[in-house]
Amino acid sequence: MPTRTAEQRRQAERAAYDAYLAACPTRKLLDEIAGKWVSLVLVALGDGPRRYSDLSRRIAGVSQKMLTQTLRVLERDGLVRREVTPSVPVRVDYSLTPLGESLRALVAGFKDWAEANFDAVDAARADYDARTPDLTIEPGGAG
Amino acid sequence: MPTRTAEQRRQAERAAYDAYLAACPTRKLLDEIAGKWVSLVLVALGDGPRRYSDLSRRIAGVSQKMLTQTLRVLERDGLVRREVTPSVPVRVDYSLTPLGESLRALVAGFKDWAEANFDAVDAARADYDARTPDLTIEPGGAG
DNA sequence: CTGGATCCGTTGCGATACTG
DNA sequence: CAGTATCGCAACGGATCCAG
Repeated sequence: MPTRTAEQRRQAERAAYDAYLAACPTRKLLDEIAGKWVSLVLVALGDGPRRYSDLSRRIAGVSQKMLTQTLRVLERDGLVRREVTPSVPVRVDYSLTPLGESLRALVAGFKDWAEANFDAVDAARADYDARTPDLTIEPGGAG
Repeated sequence: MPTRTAEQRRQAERAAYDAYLAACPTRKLLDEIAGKWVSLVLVALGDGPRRYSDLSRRIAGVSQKMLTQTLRVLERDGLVRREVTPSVPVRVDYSLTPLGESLRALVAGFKDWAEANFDAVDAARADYDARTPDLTIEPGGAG
C-alpha cells in the first residue's frame, strides 16, 4: 500500500491548514469578534465613551470577567482606548478608536442584514422543520 | 438583608437579558456564523455548486462531522440548497441560495475589512505586548 | 460517496472570592 | 469603582466507528 489512506491524508492536510489559518487575518478577526460580548461592547461604546460600570449596566448580562476580558482583547487590538483617571475611586473610561469605530460600523451592517433577512431565515427554518419532523411523513402523497 | 445585593440584581438582569437575546436576530445570526467553518463553507460555495467531497477537499481541514453539521445549519436557515441525486454512489450537491449569497458577500466584506486593517491591528498588538509589564520574554536579554 | 452516532479533549463563559 | 484569580459546567470541535 504505497498510498496513504484518505484519513491520513486528511490529517496531514489539516495540519498544514491549521498553520495556514494561523496566518489568516480574516480567521483571526472572525475568531475574535465571534465571542459573545465583543459585538455588544462595540455597540455599547457607539454612543461615546463609557465607564466600566456603565458598560456593565448597559450590557447587563455580562460578568466582570467577560467584560474585562473582552475589553482587554479589544484594547490590545487597538479597537478600544482605555483611559485611567487616578481619582480616589479609580475611574476608567473606554472609548472606540477610529479602527474600532469602523469595525462597529461593520457589525452594524451585519446587524442590518440579520434584521432584514430574519423573516426569510425564520421561514426557511420553519419550512425545514416542517419537512423533517421524523423523515417519515410524505406530504402530498409522493411516489 | 433589606435590599438585594449587586450580584443578585445582576443575576436577575442576566435572566431578563438572556430572554431578550433569544429574540435578537443579530445575536442569533452572529452565533451562527461564529462557527469555525460557516464562513469557510460560504466562500467555498462562492464558485458555484459543490459536492460534499469537493467541499471536504476545498476546506481541507474540516472533519466530516463539522462539514455535515455546518451544511445542515446552513440548509435549515435557507442559506444553502441541498440537492440529492439518487445515483448508485449517492451524489449530493450543495449550492448557495440568493440569501446565502448575500451573506457570503457580507462575509467577504468582513474579510476585506480584516485584510485592510490587519496591519493596524497587528501593530496595536505589538505595541500592547511591548508595554505589558510581566511577559515571559525579556527584551535585551535581561534576566 | 454521504453522513449519522459516539467518545473525548479543549475552550468559552459564568459564579464566586479576593485585592488596590 | 475597577479589576484579578480560580473553579466548574456546557458547548464546540475533532477522531473514530458504523450505516445506507
